[in-house]
Amino acid sequence: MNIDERKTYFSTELLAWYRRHHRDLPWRRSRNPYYIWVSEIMLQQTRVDTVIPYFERFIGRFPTVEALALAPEEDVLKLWEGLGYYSRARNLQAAVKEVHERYDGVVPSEKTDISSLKGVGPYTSGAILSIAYNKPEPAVDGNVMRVLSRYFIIEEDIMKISTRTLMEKLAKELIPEGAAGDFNQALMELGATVCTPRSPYCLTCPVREGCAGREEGREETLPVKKKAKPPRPEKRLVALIEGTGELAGRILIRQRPQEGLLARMWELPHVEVDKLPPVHTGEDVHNMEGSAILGERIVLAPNAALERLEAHLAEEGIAIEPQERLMDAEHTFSHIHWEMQVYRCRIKSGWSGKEQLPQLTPYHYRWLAPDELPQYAFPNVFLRIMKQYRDTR
DNA sequence: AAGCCGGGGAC
DNA sequence: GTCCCAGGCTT
Repeated sequence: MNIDERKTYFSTELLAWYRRHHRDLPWRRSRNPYYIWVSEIMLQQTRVDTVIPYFERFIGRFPTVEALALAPEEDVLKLWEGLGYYSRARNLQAAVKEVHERYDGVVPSEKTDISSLKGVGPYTSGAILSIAYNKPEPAVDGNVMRVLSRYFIIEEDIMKISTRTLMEKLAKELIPEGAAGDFNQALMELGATVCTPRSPYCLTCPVREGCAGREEGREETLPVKKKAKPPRPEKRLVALIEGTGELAGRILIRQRPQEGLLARMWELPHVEVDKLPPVHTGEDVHNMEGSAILGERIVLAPNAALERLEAHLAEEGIAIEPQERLMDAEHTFSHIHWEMQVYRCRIKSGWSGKEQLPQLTPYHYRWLAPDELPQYAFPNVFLRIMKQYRDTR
């Protein structure tokens, strides 16, 4: 098979396969550009099965460009809770506001217009233009690069910008006349369901007769991809502070700064420490250097890390003292690994917690009542910690 | 070009 | 547990 035959075979067979086999997904039931847009932003970061319930809830609450443009940001963030990459939710709303104001609520169909929107890069602009408007633009994501690198044996590192540009040129050539939307979705669907990262299902592949990678037995070793750096470890102490008196049953939470990691999300107060305190459980408390048991109350060894947590909150105007360690938790981001120890903290006498809480330190503190949880967006790791605390106390 | 941004699934 | 999955933005 020469290269032109290989290309024609690929486009024809893949399109036919998709039209027979494609999955029934909520955002495929219409060509509503707003639905396509929302789904593409969600799908950038998460698998289809995870996205479906989020998409349904999101569209249910914000059915139109106008509804999302006019919504409070906290509501948008709350519906995004658990999906990750929260800046994308904010970028999406900012872009939707611009469409509402500058384009009268109509998602632009010109490449230059749509590409200028926040959070819309080369992939997303191509996806919206092809799927919603059937324009012959490539939509090259990781699936597409994997499929093309195997089928045509492209050995360039797919992490490089230049490789993506090359793939876009190729993908655009392959689009069959008048079928951009279906073909681009076919490419991604093949990558997601057949031409999988590991152990691809070549036996059921609609284009395996033309696949150069398969021919040479290289389907498992393509694409070439430089390994990512491992996440750097960070040790963190977390304070679980329960109110007393009027504040009984409430937990002290805070909102993160406007920018950076987990921007504007709510969390339990915590601080990074160089070294975590040693693990001490039950009987070995007696043997811990510098520790003693006075009656029922464990007096902890002087510990620089715990003092750091206390000092951090003292700087915020919050007078607490770490007590016993409740649990450990871990959370891995792309570039950071959090190793966390959660301490129940005692409110120091002289501070009731009813005083004005710090609002701009840059954290914004609040006493959270259990029934208020649905109003605040938390990263999953803190939801897990709070749930376990509620379940075991 | 490299780092910053979460969270889940397969095995 | 250990491996994998990445698009857009900022520097």
